[in-house]
Amino acid sequence: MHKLQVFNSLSKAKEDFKPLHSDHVGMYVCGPTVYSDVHLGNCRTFVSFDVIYRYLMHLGYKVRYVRNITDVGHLEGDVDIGGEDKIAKKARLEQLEPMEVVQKYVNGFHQMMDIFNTLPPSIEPRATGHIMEQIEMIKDILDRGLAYEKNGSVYFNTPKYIEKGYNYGILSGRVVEDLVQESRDDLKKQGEKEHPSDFALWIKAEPSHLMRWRSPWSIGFPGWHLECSSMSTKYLGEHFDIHGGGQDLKFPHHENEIAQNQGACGTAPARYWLHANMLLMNGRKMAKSDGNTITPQELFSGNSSHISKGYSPMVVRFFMLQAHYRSTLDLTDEALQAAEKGYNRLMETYKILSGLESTAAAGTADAELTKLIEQLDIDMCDDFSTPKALATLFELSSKANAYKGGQLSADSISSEVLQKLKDTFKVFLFDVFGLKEEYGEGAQGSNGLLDGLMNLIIDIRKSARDNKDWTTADKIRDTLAELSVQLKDGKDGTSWTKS
RNA sequence: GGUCGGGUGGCCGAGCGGUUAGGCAGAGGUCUGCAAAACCUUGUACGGCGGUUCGAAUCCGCUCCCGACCUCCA
Repeated sequence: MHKLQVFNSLSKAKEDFKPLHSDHVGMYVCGPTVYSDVHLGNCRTFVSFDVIYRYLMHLGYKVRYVRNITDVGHLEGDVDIGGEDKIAKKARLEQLEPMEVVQKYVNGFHQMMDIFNTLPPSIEPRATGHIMEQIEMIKDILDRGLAYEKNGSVYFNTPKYIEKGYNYGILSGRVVEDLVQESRDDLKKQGEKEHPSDFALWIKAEPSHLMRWRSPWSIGFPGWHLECSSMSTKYLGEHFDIHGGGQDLKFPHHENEIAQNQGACGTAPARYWLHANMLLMNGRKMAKSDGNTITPQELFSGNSSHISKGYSPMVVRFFMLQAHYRSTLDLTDEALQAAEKGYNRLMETYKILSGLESTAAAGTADAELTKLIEQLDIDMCDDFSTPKALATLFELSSKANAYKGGQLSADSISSEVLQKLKDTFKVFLFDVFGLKEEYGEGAQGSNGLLDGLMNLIIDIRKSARDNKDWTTADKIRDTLAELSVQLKDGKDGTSWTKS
């Protein structure tokens, strides 16, 4: 097996991946704050980590994948400027219980994750289910003198943290002095905080605040960042292997998480920090404010001015895999169309492959094919380079097609290598990349009725064609086309796909 | 303003000192009743200006442009 290398945001370099406990891997990924529908960019991050999760398992690791749900504490703006809890705000606006808001968007999130065919995490803990743990962690931080209480709220003391020799900014490269000198007005409003870079661990609730818990300091709620520190510690230990999330969480979220863990446990939480990059649209950040945005639903239905047609979830997933997770990815209509064709082509090859046979004991192309097959793991071991692995898969695809088409002779591939090729396609396409068949013959979820009907129609058309009754044959073809069913006439008969 | 990251052919996207990335589109061809599909072959590139080097898309400097973060964000 090849050596897996991962890009560690802490060192800004690729490092050999060595898990703490031989074949077990602990991975924590920051999940969504459930106050609105999942953002498409969110989906990209979770798809990226889904592939990482899948590939780690493919390498034989037993992975405990923890991805949280943040359902309290995430404020709009800062505490000092009267930031309101995102969930509480939504609850107020929609006149719902906060937990109704949470449930609604958790359901939607799970549905979307399912649509994108991501595997569920091993544990999906919620912040509100871990208030006790968070309170305990605040106590530990206070005990170590790294936090202070002010009017019922508790703040992390960053100057003290630095004074004690810790490196605040270790992940983000942020320097506290620079933070102080920020020209931005918001940051100058210190409010209760003793220092602008301090952040809330516990926030005293206003009387009107709906989400509240009893604590030694006040009736209130935990600060954002804290839930991840305490839940990762609870389920993965004080020190674990991988921590992931979106690039934009580096600061302040992850930086503060590290400070909290160091402050409470005296150790850094994760050894490898992995960050997924942003999804752009037409070269710019997706933002509702200027209309440069698209929801997953709109993307699937085509109901958006940014795209010419709908793209299926697997096409979108494939599109995401064509870029490295650490690069920004630009969503454009053209790029999606290209992805759709590429995805279809790979799926087509998979089908073709399953029908190929070989009786040769040794083939002239065996060595080349074996090398390409091995290349897939080399690609993926290079910081989960799905674009490279996909390119290699396309090269294998060409070989398989050439073998079928006769450009590669019958004795070019041995039965053993052909079998290996079939297995490889299956494993990478479905297990590692997490793609699946969506429409057409043999797609998951088809009940056999559709396939049966289509076979009947194709059979009738074949008779017509055999009798040179082109009128009937073309009528069948054209009518189906209007229903978005495309017939594909090949040497070995006719197949179909729904687009 | 500060801190990072990036600018690759018509489009997307790998590459990180010398060797074809790959996909889509384009061109040519095979197949086909016609068409579509499929398959095969194939051209075009490294923002600009300097420098280091036998050799740079890859390293260094300057410059222009874009993006992210600094404030809720995946």
